[in-house]
Amino acid sequence: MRKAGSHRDTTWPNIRKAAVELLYERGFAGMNLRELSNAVGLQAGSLYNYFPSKEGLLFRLICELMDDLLAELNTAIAGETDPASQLRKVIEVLVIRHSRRRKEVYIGHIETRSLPVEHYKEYVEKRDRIERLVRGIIATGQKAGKFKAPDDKILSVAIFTLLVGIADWYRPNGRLSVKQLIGVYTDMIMKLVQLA
Amino acid sequence: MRKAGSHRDTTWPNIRKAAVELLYERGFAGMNLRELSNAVGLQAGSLYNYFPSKEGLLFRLICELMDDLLAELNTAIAGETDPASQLRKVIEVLVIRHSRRRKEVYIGHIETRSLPVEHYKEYVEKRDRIERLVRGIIATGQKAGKFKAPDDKILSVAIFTLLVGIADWYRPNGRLSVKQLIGVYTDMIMKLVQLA
Amino acid sequence: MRKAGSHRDTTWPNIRKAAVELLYERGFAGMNLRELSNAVGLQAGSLYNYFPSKEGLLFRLICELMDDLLAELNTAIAGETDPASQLRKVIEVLVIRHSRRRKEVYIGHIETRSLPVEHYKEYVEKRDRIERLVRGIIATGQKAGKFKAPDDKILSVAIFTLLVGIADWYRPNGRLSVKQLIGVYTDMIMKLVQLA
Amino acid sequence: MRKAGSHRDTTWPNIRKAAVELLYERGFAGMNLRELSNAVGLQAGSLYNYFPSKEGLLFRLICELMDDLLAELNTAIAGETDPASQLRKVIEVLVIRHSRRRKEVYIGHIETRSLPVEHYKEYVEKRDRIERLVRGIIATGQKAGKFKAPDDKILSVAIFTLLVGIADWYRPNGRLSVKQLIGVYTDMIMKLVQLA
DNA sequence: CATGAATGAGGCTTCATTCAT
DNA sequence: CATGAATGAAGCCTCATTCAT
Repeated sequence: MRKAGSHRDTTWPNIRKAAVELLYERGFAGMNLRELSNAVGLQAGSLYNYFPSKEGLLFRLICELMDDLLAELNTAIAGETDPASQLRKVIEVLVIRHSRRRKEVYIGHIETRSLPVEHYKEYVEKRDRIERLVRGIIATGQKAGKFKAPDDKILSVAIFTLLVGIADWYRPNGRLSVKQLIGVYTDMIMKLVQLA
Repeated sequence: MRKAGSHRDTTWPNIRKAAVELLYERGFAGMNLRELSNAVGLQAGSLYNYFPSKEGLLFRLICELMDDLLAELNTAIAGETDPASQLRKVIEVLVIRHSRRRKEVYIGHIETRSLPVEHYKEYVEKRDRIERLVRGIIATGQKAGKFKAPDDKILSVAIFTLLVGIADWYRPNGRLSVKQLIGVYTDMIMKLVQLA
Repeated sequence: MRKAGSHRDTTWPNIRKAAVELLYERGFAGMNLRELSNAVGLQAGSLYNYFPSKEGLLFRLICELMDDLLAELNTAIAGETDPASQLRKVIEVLVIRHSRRRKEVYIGHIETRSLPVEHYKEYVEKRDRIERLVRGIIATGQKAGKFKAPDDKILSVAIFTLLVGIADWYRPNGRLSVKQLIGVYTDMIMKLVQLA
Repeated sequence: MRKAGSHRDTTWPNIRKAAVELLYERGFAGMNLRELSNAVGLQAGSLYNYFPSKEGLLFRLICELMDDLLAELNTAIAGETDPASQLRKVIEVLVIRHSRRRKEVYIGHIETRSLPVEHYKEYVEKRDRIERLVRGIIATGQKAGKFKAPDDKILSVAIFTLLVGIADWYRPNGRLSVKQLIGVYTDMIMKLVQLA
């Protein structure tokens, strides 16, 4: 018997959503496909119509997240030439992303270790492309004398740490709106790069 | 056949060390006790002379870490009365801890979710006691007009995030000594609390 | 590779049969699921498609036995109104059951202690319902002056003991047919209740 | 460190007692030596100063029980020549034994299957010696026209069943004293052998 | 596409037993 | 005699994955 409405168009997004939830709560090794299948209303075996393996599911999720992020960052800074404005745009994109898709970000941050070598390498490439983009902005800013960072490597790490940290504690419906969050984090980071 | 020289005094520290390594690399659900026992040169079952269950091992590790931290913080600020000096001391303690015992900190940060309810509650109590201590210092500083934080809750969260983040990327034998690290992080955080 | 023809309809009865055999021979704690799975031609893990746990298997077996018995007893005495005829019917049902399904009866008698509290309670309820039924018949007979038991509680216990005892020593293909057995036991018990 | 008072004279009886309790409650396969050692205040390993193996413990217990029984029976019927008086004596001995040492009797009845072949054979020999003794009395009585049993084999089985059954339900401090029990059972069995 | 029964590997844990101290 | 740490085997159970239907 086929469940009504269980077409690919509906099912995959359901799986995706439930998978993010489970991966976030239990981690990759700690989650299991039976629970996932229950959440979606399928039998465990049926999931294999949607991904090739448990690990393949994780990889797909992580890739999508990274690709989206790179695309968004590129779009965001496309119109800006000034490093400071670019940095502000970057902060904005990252704050939005880390609050809106916090669970995926968290997964991408931690479960990366669960990827087998080949897939891990692919991931690292994507991540490095993003880091290079941000470091580039900071470096440019420093050369132009617009930023005065104490230690530029630690600085960029700190910025990421700070932003990734949002995923740790942010709760939608919390005290602060995303807009306010952007404000606060922009202030903090701008202070860190000693602009102002 | 019993291994010569495998006394309790030697064995538990060995287990502890190997466990931290494995937990850090694979996560709680992803590690397995056979690997741990191999690393220590025991049969898997023998581990149960040292902890009551896999989860019990995790809990013990996390508890020790939190208890140590609280003790160190208390000792550190004991001699200081000024909030700013206290904050500096706190930063020092945390930087040292997050670099020296980074893997444990990382485990304590992430694998907390693997604790069953009762143990999780105990952990949260310990964690809250520490957070209250730090928030107290910041609050006192603000009342005394010594700190001017943008949003005091986010501020304390950000400080923790920043410091916990060290565990993410710090490598012993890296470019910076712990002393230098302390300097850099003290600067960053003091900037955040706007104590010129 | 999946075994041909191993459908649920075939597999569960096979498991049931083999389980009764093993439980009878080795006891609950003494049996093990690997042996069971071998007897059925499955992998050990596959058994869990048919019961939730080793103990769950035991419980299921015991429940089925008790439920069947109660049903049979009720059917048997349905047509009778006289306590003596009812008692005869009860003896007949019990003799048949204790000889035909002697191993299950034995298991139900002994391995009851292996049930965890909750399940044990459920079992006791079922057992009590049956005992009450038989005691009721005896009590009615005594009130009507048809039975003269020495001590009515011990009497009903003795009747059960006697009948349950069949499971201890009866062997199909033995010297006596089930019909003869019924005769012998009816005589003995009728003598016990002093119904010349 | 040696516990005060833990001399062989005290310790073995303690072990014996605790072992009977555990074997009765959990069965041979279901009990474990750690629990036994806890009950006695020893470490598990130390038990091996008192018996050669878990199974050896069981065997020893069962043997003692059977040997005692045979001795008691022989003593009891020694003075009697009449089959009826002998049967009465036997009943008395068995009722006493099955009520006073009911747990041991129960163990001897059930856990016999846990003995490896050689030991099992030894046990069967002892058991048969006892059964022969009782059957002998009945047979003599029948030949002398004093008993009229329906089927002499079933009869002797039934007598044992009945008596062994005491171990199932008898509780010291129960409604009936041992003396009363003897009376009731003597009546029942005498009725079965149709004497009087 | 979905199901449900199966595999096979492996994980946690228990436990009788040994033995140096 | 007792201890405590160790072995090694085995037991229950879970789980990703496959595949006939």
